Amino acid sequence: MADPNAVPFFDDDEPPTPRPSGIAARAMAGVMQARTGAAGNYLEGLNPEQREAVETTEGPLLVLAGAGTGKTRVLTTRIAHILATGRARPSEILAVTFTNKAAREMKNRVASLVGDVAEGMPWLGTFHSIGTKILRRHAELAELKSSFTILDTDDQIRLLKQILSAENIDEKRWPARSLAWAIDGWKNRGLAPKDVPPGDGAAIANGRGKDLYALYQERLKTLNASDFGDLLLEPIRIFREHPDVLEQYHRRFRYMLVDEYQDTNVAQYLWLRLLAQGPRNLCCVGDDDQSIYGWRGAEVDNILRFEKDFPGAKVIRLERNYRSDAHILGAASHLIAHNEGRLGKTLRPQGEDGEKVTVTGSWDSGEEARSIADEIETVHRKGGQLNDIAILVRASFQMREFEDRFVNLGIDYRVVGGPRFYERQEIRDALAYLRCVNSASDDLAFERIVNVPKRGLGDVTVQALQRFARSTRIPLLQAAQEMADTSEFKPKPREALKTLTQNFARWTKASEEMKHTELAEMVLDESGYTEMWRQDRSADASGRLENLKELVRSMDGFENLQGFLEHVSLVMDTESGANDDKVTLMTLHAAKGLEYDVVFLPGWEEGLFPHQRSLDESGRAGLEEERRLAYVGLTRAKKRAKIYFASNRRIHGMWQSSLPSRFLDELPNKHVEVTEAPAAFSNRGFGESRFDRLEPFQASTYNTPGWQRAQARKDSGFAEPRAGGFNRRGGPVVIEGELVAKSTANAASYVVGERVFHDKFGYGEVIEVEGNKLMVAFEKADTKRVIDSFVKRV
DNA sequence: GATCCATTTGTTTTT
DNA sequence: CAAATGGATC
Repeated sequence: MADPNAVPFFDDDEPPTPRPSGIAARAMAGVMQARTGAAGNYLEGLNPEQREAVETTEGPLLVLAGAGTGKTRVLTTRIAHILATGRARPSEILAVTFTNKAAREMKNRVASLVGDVAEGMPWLGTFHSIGTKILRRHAELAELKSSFTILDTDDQIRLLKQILSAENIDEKRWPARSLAWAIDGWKNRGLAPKDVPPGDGAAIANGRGKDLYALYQERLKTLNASDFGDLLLEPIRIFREHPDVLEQYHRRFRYMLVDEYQDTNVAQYLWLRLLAQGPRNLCCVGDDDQSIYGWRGAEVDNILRFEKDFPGAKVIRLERNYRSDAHILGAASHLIAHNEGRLGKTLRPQGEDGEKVTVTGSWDSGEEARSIADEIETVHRKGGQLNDIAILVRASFQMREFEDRFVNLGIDYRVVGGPRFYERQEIRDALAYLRCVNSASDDLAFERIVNVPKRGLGDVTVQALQRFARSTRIPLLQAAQEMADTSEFKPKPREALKTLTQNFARWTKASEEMKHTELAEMVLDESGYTEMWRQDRSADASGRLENLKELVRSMDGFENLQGFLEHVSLVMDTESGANDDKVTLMTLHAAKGLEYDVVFLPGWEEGLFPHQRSLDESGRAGLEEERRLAYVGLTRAKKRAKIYFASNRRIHGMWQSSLPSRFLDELPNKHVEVTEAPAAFSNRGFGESRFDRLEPFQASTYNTPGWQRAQARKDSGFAEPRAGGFNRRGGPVVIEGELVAKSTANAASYVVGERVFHDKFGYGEVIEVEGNKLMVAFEKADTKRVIDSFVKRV
C-alpha cells in the first residue's frame, strides 16, 4: 500500500447518521431475523441473570461472572441483542478483549447468532488492535506517520541498549531489560515521561530512569515506531488533548463491551473511561477471583471500584456454574474464600456431586510425573479422550518431566504456550528482511539482519552507518547505500554493503508486481538466509527451515505484505489446527478460560505454589494472586480435579525438599479425598521450610514420627480439621502469621470493637489487635485468636 | 570480526 | 542442571 493515507480506517466513513429508531429499528430487526432464521431465539436458554445482563443495554453495567457461568455467552448474546433490536449498527459497537483468541471466538459466536453481520464489526478486537486502529488514524497528533511500525520486545531492548550506551550508562549495572520493564510499567500505569513520579525513576540508572524514558520516546518518534504501550497511551493523550477527536468516538461507540475486566491495567482503564464519558453504555464482564495478571500491571481495583467510577452502575452476578461438579466447585469456592477484598460470589453447582478432588503426595517430582502419566493411561484405556485431559503447572520447568514421561510411554501431548511461533529467531529474522523491503526506513529491522547471515559487517561498520545516518537524518538502509559508494570502508565491507543494498533495491522494486509469498521466498533465498540454515548442522536447523516454509505459507491468507506484517506484530499466536487426540500440558496462566473433563494439578508445594518470588515481591497481594491461580486451576475441571505434591524437587539442578502447599490446608475436608498416605509425611518434617534455610541441620531432628505427632496435636486446636490431616507446620498459626505479618505491613488493620465475620466461627467482635492477629469474641464460639485475613468486616 | 569459554541466572506472559 | 549472555581471546 503505497499511500498510507488511503488505508480505510473506518469501514463506514460517512458522517454519523441519526440512529435508527422506531419503525426503522423494527424493520432492521426484522431483516436480521429473516436473514438468520434463528436470530429471534437467541434469548432462549439463558438463565434469568444472564438474560438480565443481556437485556440491560443502557447505562454502565458490571457483570460479575464466576468461572464457568456463561460469561462469553452473555457477551455475545448481548451484542446480538443490541444488533437485532436495532439499537446500534455493527460499526457502532466497541468490544474489547485481551487476546486475539478471545476476539476470534467472540466474532465467531456473534456470527453464529446473527449471521454475517458480525463480519462488519470493525471495532471488535484486542485493546491493542483497536488502539492501533485509532492511532493510525490520528498518527500525526502523536508525531507519527500513519504507517508507523510496531516494535516487538526484541526491538525495544535493542533500542534501549543503544540509548544506554549513548548515555554512557554501564549496561551491566543497569540492564536494558530492567529499564524496558520499568518503562512498560509506567506505560501500564498510563504515565508519560513527564508524569513519572520522581521517586520512581530514582531506583534506575542513578535516578536517570525518567530521562531515559523520555529519550526512548524521542527515538521512537524519529523511527516512526510505537511499542505496545504506546498503542494505548497515545490514544489516551490524543483523547485528552483533542476533545473533538474524542467526541468523534463518543458519537461512534454507542455500546461498549469489555471482556476480562479484572485484567485491565490503569492505562486500559483510563482509555475506557474516556470513551465511556460519551454514551455511558459500558458493559464490563469479569471475575475478580480470576485476576492473575497483577504482576503485569493488571489492577484488580478496577473491577472492585467499578460502581464508584460509574455512578448508577448496575451489578449483576452470574453464580450458576455449569461447568464443574459440586465437589470440585465446593473445594474451589472454599479455597478462594481465604482471600480478602473480593466482591464476593457464591458459585452454585448445577449438576451432581461428582467425584471428590483428590490430593496425592509423592516422594519426588519423578514419581509425581509417573503417577500422573499412569493415571492418564488408565483413563485413556477406559476410552477417555486425551483431548479432555490437561495438566496445569505453575512454572514451565515443571513440564519437562511430563514430556519425558509421555515420550517414554508414547502418550501424545501438546504444549500450549511454549515459545511462540513469531518469537522464534528464524521467524524474526525473516520478518526483519520483509520489514525492510516493506519500509526502507525500518532501522531496527535493518540492524537485525545486516549481518545475518554473516557478511563481514560487524559492529564497527554498523556504528559508522549509524553515525552517518543520524547526522544526515536518513534511514540506515539509505545510509548504507550512499556509504557503499564512498571509500569510507575497506573493500570487503564495502562490497558486502553494495550487494546488500542492491538486493534491497531490487526486492523493493519486485514487491510492486510480485505476489508477496513469492517475494518472501525470493528474499529469503537471495539473501542467503535459507542457505545459512541449510549449512547449519545443528539438530534444529531443519526444523527452522520448516518454520520458514510455514511462515511463507501463512502469508497466503493476506492481501499484501503490509497487511501480513501488521497481523504479525499484533497477533503473536498462530492457529494450531491440530485436532488429534492429545493431552494438553500448559501453565495455569495459559489455562484461564479453558475447561477439561480431567485436570491434573501437580506441584502444590510451598515455594513453588504459592511461588516464593510472588510472596517475596508482592507479599500478601502476591499470596492472594497465587490463590486465585489455584482457584483458576481447580475450576478448569468439569469432572475430576487431581492435585499432587512432591516432597523433593530439583530446583536449579539441586534436590530440595519441599512442604505441601498451604493451599492444601485451605481445602475443605468434605470435598477432598487423600488418595495415598504419602511417604512424604514420614520423611519431611513440620515447620521445616521456614527454618531450614537458617539452620539446615536442625531440620533433620524434626523428622522423627514422634515429633511430628506432637506437632500435629499442638496444631489441633485451630480451625477446622484439615483435609486429610495435612497439619504440617507445627503451630502454623504463628509461623504463617508472621509470614503474613511481614507482607501485610500496609494492609488495613482492624480496630478494637469492630464487628467481623469468620467463615467457621461466624460473627464476633474484635477485642484485641496485635499486628495482623486478632483476638475475636465470637457470638457462637469462644474467644479465638485469628489472623485478620481470615475474617471480613461486616 | 568471529569464536570460544566463563559467568550468570534462573515465575507466571499478551500485545 | 541448563541456557543464555557477555567478555576475552584468536
